[in-house]
Parts: sequence; structure tokens; C-alpha cells
Amino acid sequence: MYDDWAERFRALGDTTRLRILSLLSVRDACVCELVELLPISQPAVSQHLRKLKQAGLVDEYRQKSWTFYRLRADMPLHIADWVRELKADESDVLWLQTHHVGALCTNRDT
Amino acid sequence: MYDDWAERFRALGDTTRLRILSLLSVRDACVCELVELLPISQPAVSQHLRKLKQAGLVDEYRQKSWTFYRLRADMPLHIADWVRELKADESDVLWLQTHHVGALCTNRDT
DNA sequence: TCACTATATCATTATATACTTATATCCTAG
DNA sequence: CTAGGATATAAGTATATAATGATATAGTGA
Repeated sequence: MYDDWAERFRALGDTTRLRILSLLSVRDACVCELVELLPISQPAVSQHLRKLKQAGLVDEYRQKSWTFYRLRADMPLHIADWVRELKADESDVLWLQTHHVGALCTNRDT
Repeated sequence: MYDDWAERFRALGDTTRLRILSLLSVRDACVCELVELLPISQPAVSQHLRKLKQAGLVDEYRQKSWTFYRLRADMPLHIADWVRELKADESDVLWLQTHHVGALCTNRDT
């Protein structure tokens, strides 16, 4: 009866995933960017993203060789309200504003 | 950084606890009433209530020999909004409306 | 006081979660 | 097509969680 909600809340019940959401609230990001910012391995990041996706909180799109994740626009209302107030750490915001994946990974610029 | 929120969401990330919240949104209830309504043992109910309490979502008060639990009035805003929309199962509502703990525990009412 | 009821805690167990490393898959460039 | 980077999946492990039955604690009322 409450399965979907429980799954959503479980997805939110982890500080790493909350940080990922805070990052995505600054801007969309690809997996390799999140890997740069988080203190865990690439597979761990991938697994967190999968949970967030299964919970309907993020979705993905491809651009060049990268898979970008973004907050889902159709996220349940109250969660969306909450996420909107989630403040990313200042240094994370700075990083996201001053880096772009092209520079990070192979080419330059977006 | 997001520890408190993660704990709250983890507390919400279980269907049994969501059902407990839905019950408490109908009216305050004591542990023995929740035990009647839920398909799990009394210790399990007690442990769920402890998690909800630690997460700041419910609190307790004593009345006669019973410990009643109620939704915390100062629950975080967005969660309170969400809980307000949580609909208890109709048969649960009926049970809560037609029973009271005095009848339950000392007499043997319907 | 004692007996009883209500609730909490303890010890244990099975399953879920979060991480790791290793490997597979998928793109895109050349 | 092939090489290499980007990402996902697999397998394994340690910790967390949710349940149980047994037991401890607390309050009530005779």
C-alpha cells in the first residue's frame, strides 16, 4: 500500500544520495563528475544513481560519451519542495560552476 | 551534513512505519492498539516506535497504564505536509473510531 | 505487598544495504 | 572495426535493519 513511498523515502535515507541530489539541484552532472566530488568509487556512485532512478527522483540522458543525471521534473510534489530547499555545500557549488565535463575528461569546454 | 534528514527519511522508508503514521494521523494510539492492528509482534512495534521517535516524528505520553504515541506537532514542515495527506486504510480508520483502549484491554469488546 | 498488564530491551537470525574490486557493456573517435 | 574512456553489472564482504521469542521494567489496583 505504501510501497512506492517507502521506496522513495529509503532512497532519500542516505547522506551520500542526499548529497547527490544537492549536487543535481545545482546543475545536471555526469557520473564522472559525481565521482570526482564524492569520496566513493565509481561503481558505488553508479549504484546510488540507480536507486535514485528507481525511486523516480532522477533520470538520465546521454550527451557525447557521458551519461548525465538530472532531477526529475515530475518528482512527487512534497519531495520536490523539499529538494528545492536542499542546499549544496558551497565548495560543491563552486566546483560545479567552475568545471565542465569536457575539461575534466578529454576535450575542453562544453 | 544531511544526517538528520537522512535519519528522518530512513524512518519513513518502511511500510510498517508509514502505516503507523497513518494510524496516528487518525488519532493518538497506545502501543497495545497498534499491536492489535499490525501483523507483527509487540517488540517489533515498540522498536518501530522508537525509530519514529528518534527521528522526531512522534512522541509519547502516559495515560493510566498506557503509553500513547502521537504525531509530533513540530515535525519538519514538508514531512508534516506529506503526513497530512497520508490516508489510513479505511478498515484501520473504522477500528480506531470504534475501539478505545479501555475496552480493548480490560474488557473484551468487539 | 503482590499479581497483572503494558511496554521496553536483549539476544539472535535472516535479509537488505553500501561499499569494494574485477569485469562487462556501451559509445565515440579514428 | 578497434581502442579507449565512461558507465553498469557482478561478486564478495561488512554493517544495518526488521523480525522473533525471552526477559526485564514500570505502573495499577486489589
